[in-house]
Order: sequence, then C-alpha cells, then structure tokens
Amino acid sequence: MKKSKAYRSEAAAAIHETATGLFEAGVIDKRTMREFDDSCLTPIHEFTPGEIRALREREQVSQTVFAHHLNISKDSISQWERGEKRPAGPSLKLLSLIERKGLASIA
Amino acid sequence: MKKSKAYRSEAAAAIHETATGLFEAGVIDKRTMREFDDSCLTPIHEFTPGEIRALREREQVSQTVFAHHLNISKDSISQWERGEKRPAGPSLKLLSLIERKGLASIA
DNA sequence: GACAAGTATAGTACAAAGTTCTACAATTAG
DNA sequence: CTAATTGTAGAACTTTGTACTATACTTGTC
Repeated sequence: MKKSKAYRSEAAAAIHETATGLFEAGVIDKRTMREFDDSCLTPIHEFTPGEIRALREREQVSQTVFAHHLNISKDSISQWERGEKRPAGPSLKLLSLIERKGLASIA
Repeated sequence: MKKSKAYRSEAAAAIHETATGLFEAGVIDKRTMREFDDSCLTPIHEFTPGEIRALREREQVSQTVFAHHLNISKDSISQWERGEKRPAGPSLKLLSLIERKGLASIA
C-alpha cells in the first residue's frame, strides 16, 4: 500500500459530496475524481505493539472484546501487542478507523 | 467467530451509552456489560462472490478503488468476486460495515 | 485509424497473517 | 477458597493476501 494524503474527515466528506456533484455534472473528469477519491481515505500507517495496546486501552476494552470488534481471535490481539505478529491490510484499515473515529465508529 | 444478535445501529448506540452509564454507576455488572457490548456489534456474515460484486457495484466503484478503501490489493477483490478466494476475519468486518453503512462510513 | 489508459480475468508462486490448541500466571469476583 | 477473567507463551496448521505476469475488452484522445 502506498501513501495517502491526510484530510480532516468531516471537511473531506462534505467536499467530496460537492466533487461528486461536479463529476456527475461533467465539470471534472473521471481521472480527477478517482484521484480525489483516494485522497479522501483515512490515512493508514503501521502500528507499533505499544501503539496498539495504547489504542485498546484508550477504548477501555479487554483483548477479547477488542478482538470481537475487529472480527479476529483474541490470540491475534495478544500477538500484535507482543510484537509477535504485525497486523496487515484490512486489519490496519480497521485500526486506523478506530484511532481516528473511535471504537464505536466500527460497531 | 460466533453469532451476534442484530440491533438497529443508531438505536443500539444510544442504548449502549445508557448501559455504559449504568455500568459505571454499578447498577449492572461487568459480565452483563461485556455480553451486551457484543450484542451491539454489526452482524457479520459470509459473502458469496456475487454479493461482493453487487455490493461494489452498488457503491459504483471499480475493483481498484474498492481495494483502496479496504486497504488490500486489487487482485484480491478480483479473486473474491470470482470465488477463487474468500474474504476472512477483518475483511468480512469491513464488508459488513460497507453493506450496513455504505462505503463512505469507512472512508 | 492508431495509440494509450482503465477495467477485469487468469494463473503462478510465496510470505506471512490469522486460527486453533494447549498450558500457565496474575488478578479479581463471589 | 473457588471460580472466572485477563493476558502471556509457544506450537503447528490453513489460507489469505501479495506480487508478477499476460491477455482482452472498452474508452477516450491525437
């Protein structure tokens, strides 16, 4: 996965709707629209074991409950926090969402 | 992953906050709280290749763009839709979120 | 028309994620 | 004291997801 520019999510959402309208009206082309689309995604980055634990503790849940929210096993959370394994693709997306918008946003 | 009861997400969110308050006030115990927590999660189910494609087309995006949103490769989306591989744990969670709340909800 | 770019299929090979199982502490609840 | 919860630890195992090709259809542009 490559880079992705950072935008404030709420502002981005609003602007995005406007852009969608412009696209449908034929004001901006497909290419611009797609690249714009990408730039609106929540920035995704790697997480250190400590960051994962801090994130979970911020949300005040046990490894088991945290795992349920991510739809993975509790063992995996333990492995992430101990640095035995590192979360990948879709898991990083979910962690980024939690970091930005809180655990409730993916409930 | 086990079962999970279905609740309307908005109503559930409100009720959940109330329950959290009750827990903090000591009215309900930890166990009840945790089980309640689980029941509030968006129900997760398997997706057939056709359902995945239908979901993507409902959101009007190409495989590439869809992949970016899920933070996976475009090849994986293609494989899902052709039934060559099946989305697992965290991927299913994201698909379920999109199905319930739309692609924008995980932007 | 020719040419490039975007979209999707198809096949291979591979690393690593995530699962499941077990056992063992430490803490807390009843 | 007993039982349940929480987290660590290590193992073997399955399969996702990646990366790399090549091909074909469509679309837009010069």
